[in-house]
Amino acid sequence: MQCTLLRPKFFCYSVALKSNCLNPLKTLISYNSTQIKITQKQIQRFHDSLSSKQHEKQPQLLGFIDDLKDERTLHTLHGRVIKSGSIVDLNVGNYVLSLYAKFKDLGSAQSLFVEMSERNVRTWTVLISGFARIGLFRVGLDCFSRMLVEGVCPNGFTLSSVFKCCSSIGLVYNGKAIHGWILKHGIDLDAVLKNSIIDFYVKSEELDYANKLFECTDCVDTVSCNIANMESGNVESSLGMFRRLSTKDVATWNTVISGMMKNGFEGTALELLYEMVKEQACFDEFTYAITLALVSSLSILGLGAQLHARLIRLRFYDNEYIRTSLIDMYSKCGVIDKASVVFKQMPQGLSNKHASKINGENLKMDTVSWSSMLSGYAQNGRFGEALEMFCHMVREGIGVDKYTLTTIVSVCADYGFLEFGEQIHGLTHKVGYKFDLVFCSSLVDMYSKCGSLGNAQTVFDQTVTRNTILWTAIINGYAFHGLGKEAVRLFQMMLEDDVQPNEITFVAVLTACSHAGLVDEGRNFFSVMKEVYKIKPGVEHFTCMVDLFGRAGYLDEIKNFIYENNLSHLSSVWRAFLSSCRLHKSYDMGKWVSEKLLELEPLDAEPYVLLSNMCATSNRWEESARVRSSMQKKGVRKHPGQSWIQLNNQVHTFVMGDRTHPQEADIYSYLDNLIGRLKEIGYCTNLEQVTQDVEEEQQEMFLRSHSEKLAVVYGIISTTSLTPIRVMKNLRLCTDCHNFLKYTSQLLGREIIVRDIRRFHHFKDGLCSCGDY
DNA sequence: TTAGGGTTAG
Repeated sequence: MQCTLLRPKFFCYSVALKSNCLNPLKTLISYNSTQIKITQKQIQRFHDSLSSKQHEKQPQLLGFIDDLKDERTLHTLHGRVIKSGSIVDLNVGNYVLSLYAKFKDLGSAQSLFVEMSERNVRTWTVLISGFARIGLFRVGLDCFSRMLVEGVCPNGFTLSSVFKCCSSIGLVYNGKAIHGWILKHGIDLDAVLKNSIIDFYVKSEELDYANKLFECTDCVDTVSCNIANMESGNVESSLGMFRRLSTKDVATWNTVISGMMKNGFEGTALELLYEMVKEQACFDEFTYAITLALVSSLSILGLGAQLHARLIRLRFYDNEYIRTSLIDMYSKCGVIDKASVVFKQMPQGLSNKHASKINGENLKMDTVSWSSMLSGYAQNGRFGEALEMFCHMVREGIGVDKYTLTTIVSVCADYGFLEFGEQIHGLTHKVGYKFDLVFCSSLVDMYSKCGSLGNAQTVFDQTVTRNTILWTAIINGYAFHGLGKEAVRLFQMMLEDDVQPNEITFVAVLTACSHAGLVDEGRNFFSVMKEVYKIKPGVEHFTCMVDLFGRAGYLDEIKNFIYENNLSHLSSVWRAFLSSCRLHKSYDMGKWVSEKLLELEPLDAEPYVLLSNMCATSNRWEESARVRSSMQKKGVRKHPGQSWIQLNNQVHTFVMGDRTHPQEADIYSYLDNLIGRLKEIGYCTNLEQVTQDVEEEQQEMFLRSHSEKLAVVYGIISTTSLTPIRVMKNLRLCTDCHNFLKYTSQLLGREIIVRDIRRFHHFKDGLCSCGDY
């Protein structure tokens, strides 16, 4: 093994090789790359090697765990080592403590802190900065006070964290006092500490102090750190500092551009990039990676493709970050096939350094690039490929991590794959991953979109810290299930919990109100959103409001609402209006609305279909036919209705009149028999749904073979009577099918759950959760 | 100091 070929991080590796520790390390490394459960025996071997080796090598060995990014191994080792009394050494204790802090596991860090017999300034500092990192600023400051009480003198690292705590919770006075204390004791201000103090003054809006400190420095570090930590409010001052620098190296440019982008100032970031080109500053691989990220967030495919061509000519094309950024850029610009080409060109296995170096062959592939490609497929609606990639990653031992899991769970949510989603949830438990907030949000969303609101609530309850997204996911779940009052109650609980709602939360709340007929509440939330939270209503909010008024039958109010708010250019608003006209059988208004809609979207099938259905409902067959033929002449095609059901890890899809299923004969004969029995208990066909002017008998034929009926019947004949039947549909459920399902649930005593494009319908004992609203 | 993949609506 030649050390010169290894990157700096692998220095530890060479040390370990020299100290004859290859076996336990190899075990850990292969554990990390294959995600295989580590055995007690292996831990024992690692532990033995820890205690038998020379004392001074311990921190370096533990450094491996740092490199492995593996919390569970760390816990196991910590437990074992503590038990055997090996960690008595202050340095090793501090090291493990810093790893816990890095993994944001402050609970474990605190218990270790208590266990330690000896503590120094570093011990305290690690704990304080750990609390600051997870946002527990007050706790961090309490620690700082205790440290002073115990007579431990802070150093630059400690004070940096303390300033961060002060600025984050607005303790201007305390921060100033600490600055005074530093000056009084003549403590040397290094670049990092100076930056922290400047940052503190900037965030505390004490710009004079900040500038005064800044004037006596020309340290690039200070400015860059400050820019990297900037928040939206500080963009101006950060930019100002950047401009006043006499020399700007490429790292500084990169930091400021990436900082701008991360804070949502993409335009400024792009301008700075062009400025960089004008000043003939040389791009490095970081600059290219940042530029690609910018291109994807702005969706500038042309620029992305130019960069791609340029990167091929440069040595940077071998860089794994660059390749992954390219995959992401193409995926986000919607050119998934190009992304796939870049992915396939990747030297598979090379990017997983551990495996390739240890085994001397390229067996393992890279989790990040695979996850990136997987997410590309998911974003572009190619769920088949996404699922296939995920299974491949698990089967072939390419590690999956929280990113992969979150992505695949969101795929399950979108397509209603409950079984698969449950399996992933189980797998995650089994492997012992620590659930993070993002993953939990996607689980909540998955369960609620797959009809399992109870499980969504359980995951939500088990999550201790909750942010806006998690709350929004659960509120949206209740809204989707038609439980408007509960959704509103949750929203109020969220506010009591001091979590700020965002624009998406309000979409969820307004949807809840509209589905539950809570018109006054909806109107109130709409104005609270504008006036209290200063959120400018977007298309979604306006559409929700129109839907809210429309379902409740306030059709004239909608007209005023559209003109008052200047919404006549928004087709989604007219579309919601049209649905309401149809719901309330308001033919004349509907005709007028569909004309408006057709002006905006001449190629959209929906206004034609709705209008023609409306004509049919009021027996205007000729006009209905005219609308249909004009639609055909213009080449507008109706989006075909589809329903699907997942059974035994397979998805069965049906369209109207489908005869392609292998069990079609069984399905149709059961359906005929079922309809006969349903008619005996009062079900009668609702012919209003049929749009063709045909004989009554034929009309029944059309209704009989609607895709949702076929999917539900297939579910009935394929499962036991205790299993709820879960069917998904890509359009809205029609009135006749709705009726059919109510009677079926009553006759067979079965629970049927249908997810249509708008919401869930739970059929039980002859009733539906939507209350026929 | 600086670079890659994930969550809530539609």
